[in-house]
Amino acid sequence: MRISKAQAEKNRARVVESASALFRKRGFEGVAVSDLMKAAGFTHGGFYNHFPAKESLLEAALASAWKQMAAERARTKDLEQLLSCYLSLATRQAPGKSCPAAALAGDVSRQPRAVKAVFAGGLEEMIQSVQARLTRGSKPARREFAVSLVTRMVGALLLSRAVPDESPLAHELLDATLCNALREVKS
Amino acid sequence: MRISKAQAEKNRARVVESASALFRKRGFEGVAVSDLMKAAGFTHGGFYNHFPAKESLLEAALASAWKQMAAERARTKDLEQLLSCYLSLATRQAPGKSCPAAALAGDVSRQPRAVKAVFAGGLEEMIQSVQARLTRGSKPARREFAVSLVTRMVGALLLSRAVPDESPLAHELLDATLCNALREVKS
DNA sequence: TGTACATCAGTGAACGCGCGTTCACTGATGTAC
DNA sequence: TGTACATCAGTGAACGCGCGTTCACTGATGTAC
Repeated sequence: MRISKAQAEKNRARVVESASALFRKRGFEGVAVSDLMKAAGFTHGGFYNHFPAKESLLEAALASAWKQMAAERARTKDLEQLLSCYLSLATRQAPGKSCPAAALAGDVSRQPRAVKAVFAGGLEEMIQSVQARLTRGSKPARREFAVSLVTRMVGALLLSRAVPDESPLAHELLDATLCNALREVKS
Repeated sequence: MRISKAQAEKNRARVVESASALFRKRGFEGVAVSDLMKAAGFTHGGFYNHFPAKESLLEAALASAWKQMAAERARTKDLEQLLSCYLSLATRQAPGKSCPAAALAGDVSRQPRAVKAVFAGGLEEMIQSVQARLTRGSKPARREFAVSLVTRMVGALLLSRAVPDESPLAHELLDATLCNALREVKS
């Protein structure tokens, strides 16, 4: 049963969106093509009408995840609030809804250049949006500080997730990074 | 052909050591059991004489990688040197020989508790060894700062690897994080 | 110390399974006249 | 506007492949006497 072009485009978008959550939650190799299609409400056979390969969906899903994050960031003007939200236990426990950098950087580092390029685009935007919230210092100093804030945020979230849930480190990595960052932001 | 107990133990250690490099380079799911055994000079069938499952080798390999890193750190007393070595292009290009946190945190976050516990042990040691190199501030302040330094280091290395080789971000993530960290260490 | 036998590290074929991808098919949509 | 036909999104069976794991086998090592 053929579907209208507009509907097909909506269906594709639904696959991309649910994939963006699944990939972040379970990793690139942790989700099968049939899982990805099932999550969007389809059977696996139609996958290749939309994407030439699984890797292409990763590119689209990454871009979608970054776009979603950018939209959320736009709603948070305050840098302190942005930091404490990013470095929270709630974020730690919801990888499917949070930063693609923390969830997928390891996978992406072993993917082809095309995937890395999409990743870099989203990361650059994240850096710029942090930089835009800095008030003190010269422009290059703000840029450097923004990069350093982003590397901390991603590192802390990622490491917190790689440590057992009940480990004191799981909290400390987030808390200590947040306190240190806030202090540096204010000084 | 049976082998002496001492030789068998050496063989096991060889598997663990080569696995610790392969896992860091290609990820947990990126290396097959037969690859792991071949890299150590064996055929795959004997694997289960040493390990009950592939995941068990990951635990042993992680522990081995952390031990190797700790030994290298012990040779670098100077914190500034440690930071600039960690946050270098050379390290970025040699994941198989460098920090297991940057190489495997994403994979570990999707592994069972036992693997995460080994990861946490090595990470805790890394934090303490950074803390031991800090001279200023109260003990809790030094701990907090050490944690914040480690999250930056791991985040910067990881993100640098997830971005295309020729991307300016690949350098900037390392450089900006290093400069910012050095400035904070000295102040 | 020598002998007979159980043990077990390593081999390589084989297993079942799930994966990414392909394909013939369906039938509503899009299009040419 | 109506009709005839090509298109193609979605279905589900099927494909080949590589994976983690198992197994029967080999023969030197370890051990009991």
